[in-house]
Amino acid sequence: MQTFAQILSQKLNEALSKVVSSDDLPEGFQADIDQSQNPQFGDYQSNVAMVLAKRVKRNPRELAAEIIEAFEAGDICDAPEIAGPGFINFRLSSAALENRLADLLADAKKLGVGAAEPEKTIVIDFSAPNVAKPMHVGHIRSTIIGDSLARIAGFLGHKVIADNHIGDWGTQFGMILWGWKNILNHDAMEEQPIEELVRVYREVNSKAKADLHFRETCKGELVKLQGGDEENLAIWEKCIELSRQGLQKIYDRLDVHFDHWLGESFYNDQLGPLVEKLVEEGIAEESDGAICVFSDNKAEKKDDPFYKNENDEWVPLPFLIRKSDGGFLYGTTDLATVDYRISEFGADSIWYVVGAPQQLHFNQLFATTERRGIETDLQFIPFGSILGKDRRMLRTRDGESVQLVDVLNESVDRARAIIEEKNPELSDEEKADIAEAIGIGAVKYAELSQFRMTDYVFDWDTMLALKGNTAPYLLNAYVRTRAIFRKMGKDFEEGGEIKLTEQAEKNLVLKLAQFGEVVPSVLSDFRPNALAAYLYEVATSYHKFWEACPVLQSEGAVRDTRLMLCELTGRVLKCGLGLLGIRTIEKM
RNA sequence: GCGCUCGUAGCUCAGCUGGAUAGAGCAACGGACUUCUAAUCCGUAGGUCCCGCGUUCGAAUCGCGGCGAGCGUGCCA
Repeated sequence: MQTFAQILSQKLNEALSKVVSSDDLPEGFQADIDQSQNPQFGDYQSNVAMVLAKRVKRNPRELAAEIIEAFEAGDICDAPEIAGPGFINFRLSSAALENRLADLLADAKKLGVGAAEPEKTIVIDFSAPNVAKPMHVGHIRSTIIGDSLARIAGFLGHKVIADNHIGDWGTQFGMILWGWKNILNHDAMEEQPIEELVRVYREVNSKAKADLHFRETCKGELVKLQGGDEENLAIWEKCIELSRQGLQKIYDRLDVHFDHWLGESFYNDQLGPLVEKLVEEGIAEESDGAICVFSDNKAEKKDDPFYKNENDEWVPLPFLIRKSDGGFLYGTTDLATVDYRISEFGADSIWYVVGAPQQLHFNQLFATTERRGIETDLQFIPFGSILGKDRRMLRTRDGESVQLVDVLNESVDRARAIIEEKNPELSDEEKADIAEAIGIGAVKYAELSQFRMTDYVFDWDTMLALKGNTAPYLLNAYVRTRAIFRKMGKDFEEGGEIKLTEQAEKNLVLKLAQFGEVVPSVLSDFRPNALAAYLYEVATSYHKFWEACPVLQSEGAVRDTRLMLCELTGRVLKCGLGLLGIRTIEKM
């Protein structure tokens, strides 16, 4: 199904070709159609006349008049109007909206969202927590944004592979191994393994911060692990297993799913050969005992990730792939990971949903990959930081930061309190289920409704707000669509006559029809917040419709049509919220 | 020093590829509930889009130069 924007654009380009010869147009020129911001300017608008006026040496309004003259609207819209300096405004006809309502109801699965062309295999790397450390609020962004992008890409027909590249081989294991051997409480371990692991990590970490000599002791444990020491390997494996169980609980609660958990350790045996190969190929070289990738000097210095400027002088900034002590770095692992994802998964694209501070790392990684002759599309999808009260970054290493589980629990508790107040007659079971959906949904929506690059200070009330532009608002709109059918005593049935009479109805149909325009646009710049903003507008349009248009008291075609609007709104909200990873509920 | 990101209403933030009079939510004030669940709707008030210059018919958006904040800048990830 073509979107309104696509149909109008096609017709506009046909009209344009009759008015302006293709020789006068820039190569591959396409007239664009935009959704109008203000209803007084119609539903869609084009600025093509203003864009082209100068080039064809014409007055924009005159050019617009000729384009309109040649425009064959069919029954999709009324005659376009010229406004302002040369805008062409299109107002959809009631017939077009009525037909679209029927078409969208018939398209129950995709709701007017077309498949992406071409279909690609996309590996999405997100969440990637460190093993044996608690997931804190900082992990929420990668996890929730990545999951939403995975859902959206999948909905658009791409083959999506979600890979949790967990940190299961880092330096933290030196501390954990020492802690396991020296301060582990085995009884506590039996009862609450994750909590005990976290306690041990925190205690050793704070000891290591203060004591340089002790850090060396821990490093010794790490070296033994990396050397294949059996006792340490066994402990390491146990830690990973326990951590995975703990992480899985949170992912289940968040309804986040991975196809693979290929952590750093998975690539261990590939790192040595990879480094040697890079040296052979002349891409990497030895420097101060370490193996590094330096610039190939093909780019300008200021755009070259292998240079930095110090006191007005450009000095090499290498990408380290082997330390002078022989150890490997996360850059090495990332290079190996790219290889694996291409050879084993057939990745056309790899998306990395990782915090903005790692910009340089990915610039170097991508540049190195390109120099190896790999043409796969690599996308760094950065996000801003969650800051502490002091406006400083919440550090991964800071064992004191707020844990993700606590955020979820608090959110669910707050939702529960409001349910108790507003709907005490619900059963305990219903209350618990609704509170869970609202609480988790609120956390996700808070994250997804703002631009990913925005930094913000962690604040319980901001993140867990339940009024205004929040998950409960959208869920309430959905619940209201369901309440109608519950009251009526039966589900929606196909058929019936369509007749749009009120402006609120037309506004709602138009908004619903734009689902197919919004969803694909999210991936153009990886902005799930564009979908969130759209869904908020759908909910607002529906709430306005709800106020203005009684459904069950109306009759005939008007009633049929309104029931269709309720049904379609419900479907779009459920599907759209689903793409954000937010579950809908029938009552609240 | 240099690089990246950000700077929009009292507060929290939208505003992607340049479009018409810059929008939401919260907070404030004034209205609408024996309801198809008011977790809603309607209205009022609130702006030097950090500053300056430039490109353009048109700039919050693009370019250059400042100012301010955060992050990054060779052996952690």
